Amino acid sequence: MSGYLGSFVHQVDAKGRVALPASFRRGSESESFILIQVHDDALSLLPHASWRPVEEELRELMRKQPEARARVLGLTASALEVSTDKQGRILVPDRMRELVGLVREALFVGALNKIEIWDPKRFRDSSEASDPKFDPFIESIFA
Amino acid sequence: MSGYLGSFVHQVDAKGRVALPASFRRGSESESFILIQVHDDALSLLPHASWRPVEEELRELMRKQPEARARVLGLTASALEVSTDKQGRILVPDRMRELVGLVREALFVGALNKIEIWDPKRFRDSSEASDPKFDPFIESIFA
DNA sequence: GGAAAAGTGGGGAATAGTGGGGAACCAAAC
DNA sequence: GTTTGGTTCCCCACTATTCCCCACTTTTCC
Repeated sequence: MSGYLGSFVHQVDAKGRVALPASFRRGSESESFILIQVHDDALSLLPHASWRPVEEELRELMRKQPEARARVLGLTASALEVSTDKQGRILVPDRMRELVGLVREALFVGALNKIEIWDPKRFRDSSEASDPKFDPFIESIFA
Repeated sequence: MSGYLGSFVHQVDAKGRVALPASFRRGSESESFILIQVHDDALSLLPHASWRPVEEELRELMRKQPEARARVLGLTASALEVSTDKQGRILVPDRMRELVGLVREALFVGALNKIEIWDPKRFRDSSEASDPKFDPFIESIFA
């Protein structure tokens, strides 16, 4: 299949579980993903196929720029591998939910090679605040 | 085959399904397309052959210009991979239909490498409002 | 004129999303 | 060593939606 596309709002239940959109389950080789916070506003969910090259590049970065080590450690420290249960849900730890403001609802956004998990309101705000200066370029991509 | 050409009006049924014009089915390698809103007035429907390079350029854009991320996310969030059912229909989600004003009828317009889906009235209005200043240039293309 | 294909409509089965019970596991307290 | 409390996980159950299939009509093509 092509990359992840679409957006879906799902409930976060009392136990911190969230159902992964069915269309995002299909096509990933296994039932597990890497959950990591790359940006301030959202969590990122990477299938192994997308994570593997990232892991390589992080090691490369540490080799070439040892002073980046603390920053990379900060990333990996908060990342974790999550698997879907029989109902197709993943468990998002409380601490991570707090970091990006997830409460009752989680918005899954397809972002080509990865999935982002947003608080719905934050996503709306972020979209509205997005810079339109790229619009002409984006339209030209489709022409 | 050559690019998509022609225009066809089809009904949107109670479930939000629309039959893809038969002539647009032929020639696309698979039975699935990317449905995405690039312009305000219409939906775009891209066969995989047209989508693949677009996806590549979008990722390239995010890599080189991180501040375009919100804008690209807005695009992918509203995009969707759709497959034709056994009758050759695709399902257009309510939300997307509302965005471009599709009610009972959908106008499929061939646009070379992609297909556009319009509300018939909006398309008429947009055509009438088109700027004639490009006429000489277009005529020269055919000369 | 007949056969095939295209467009339209709807019923029923399968799946997705959601909630909750209870076993298994671990840790500290008695 | 046993008990108690808290997590974690696995499984079952309910509901709504989606998807798949069948059927009918109209048009096209030979």
